[in-house]
Amino acid sequence: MEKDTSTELKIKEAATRVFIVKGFNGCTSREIAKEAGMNVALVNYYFKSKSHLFEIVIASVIEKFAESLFEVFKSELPLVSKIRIFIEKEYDFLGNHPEIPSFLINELSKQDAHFFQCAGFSDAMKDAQIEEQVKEAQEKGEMRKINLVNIILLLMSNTNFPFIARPMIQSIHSIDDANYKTHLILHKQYVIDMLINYLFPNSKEF
Amino acid sequence: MEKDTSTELKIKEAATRVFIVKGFNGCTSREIAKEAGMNVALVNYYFKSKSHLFEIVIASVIEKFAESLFEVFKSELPLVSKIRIFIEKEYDFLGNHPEIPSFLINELSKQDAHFFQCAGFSDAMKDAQIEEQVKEAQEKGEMRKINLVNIILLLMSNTNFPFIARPMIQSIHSIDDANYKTHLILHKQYVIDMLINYLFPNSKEF
DNA sequence: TAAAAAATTAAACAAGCGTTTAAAAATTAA
DNA sequence: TTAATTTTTAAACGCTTGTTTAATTTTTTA
Repeated sequence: MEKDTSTELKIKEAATRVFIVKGFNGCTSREIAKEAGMNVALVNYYFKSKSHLFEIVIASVIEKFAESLFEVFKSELPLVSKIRIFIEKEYDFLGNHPEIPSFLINELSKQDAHFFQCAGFSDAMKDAQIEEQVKEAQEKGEMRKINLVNIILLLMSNTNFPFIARPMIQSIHSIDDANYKTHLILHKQYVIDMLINYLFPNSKEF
Repeated sequence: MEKDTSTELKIKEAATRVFIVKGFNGCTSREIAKEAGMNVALVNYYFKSKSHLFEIVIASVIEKFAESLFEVFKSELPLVSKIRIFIEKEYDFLGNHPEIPSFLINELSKQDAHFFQCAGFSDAMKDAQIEEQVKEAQEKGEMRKINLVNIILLLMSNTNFPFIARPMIQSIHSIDDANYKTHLILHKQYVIDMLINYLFPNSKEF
């Protein structure tokens, strides 16, 4: 009986680290094993193949990412405050895990990736009842009447892109890591102001 | 003497197509040769290695992308109009080349990618004198006083992300290609309104 | 303690990789 | 036309890949 799962867990954690940074095609089974301090054969002993291990890793990353995304919507605050806090929390989360959005977007763009149904995302959104909250705020006239897809796009564009495109933007403007972080701190407030002003035209929040 | 470069060109074009969709690690030399209808050895006959071919391809993609980005800023319109037209042109360009931003961001994120200095970008920006135009508009009090880096981030976030994250967003909301395109058309106008209203608080453009 | 089961290892596997070779074919030069 | 040069080809190169094997060590069971 497998009571000691420490080896299995170490491999999964090592694989998560390596996959997120290098992608599925950018790393090898041996690299994952080495990162975990284990023998190569153990990767396929606990997870039957590299692909299978990858499916497990990406599912758990999606879950973690979605959970962080929509957690704040479960609270009892007014929607306008939730969105402000959402943006703040996203910048915090992405500051600590800046590679996750690129990783997910990359791997979900692969032709053969339609298996990962992003179930974690849809579930988290339904769980947080975001659609209902938006509809209510729009009917009350508090919120601009645009589709939920466009709202999510506005939120994710302005929170995720600055982390996704960081290497490119730094290269374009020839600025170093510290300098970019300074811009990011300012950017968070710009995004909050701009989005709340656009989504809640009559709001007195600021 | 190499007068007939049709083989060389076919290989470069095929490589561009394959690299953009699959990335450097996601494809093989044989795949590129097959796409071009050529023998594998010809890839290394005209371009000395897969890596070298890739460097040539990515440099020309950067140039094409940057050119499209900053073209409008060379005209004689007021800045607020340029930014509206920039967003419109970006949505057009990305509608035709939706894979380019993901490709560039991906490959420029690789650890060993610091060689591609994104020279094309910096040159195109200097050529268009964007920094000077922004400074002038800000001193006149027409434009909100925020750093150029943040302005570029706002523009690129809201134009590029909807194309970069398309597979993920479609998966989250369970919507098909046609449906997503409808949202994109609406989104373009939302983004124009939101950004111009934020960047030019006193503008009468709309 | 002794047998059974599980975990770990080193080694090998066929397949695919980027790249090179050396010969054949096509083109150019004279 | 004939020789020199360039282009194209099929085949092979060593190496790395994901995966499997069979033996060994460790742990569990009874």
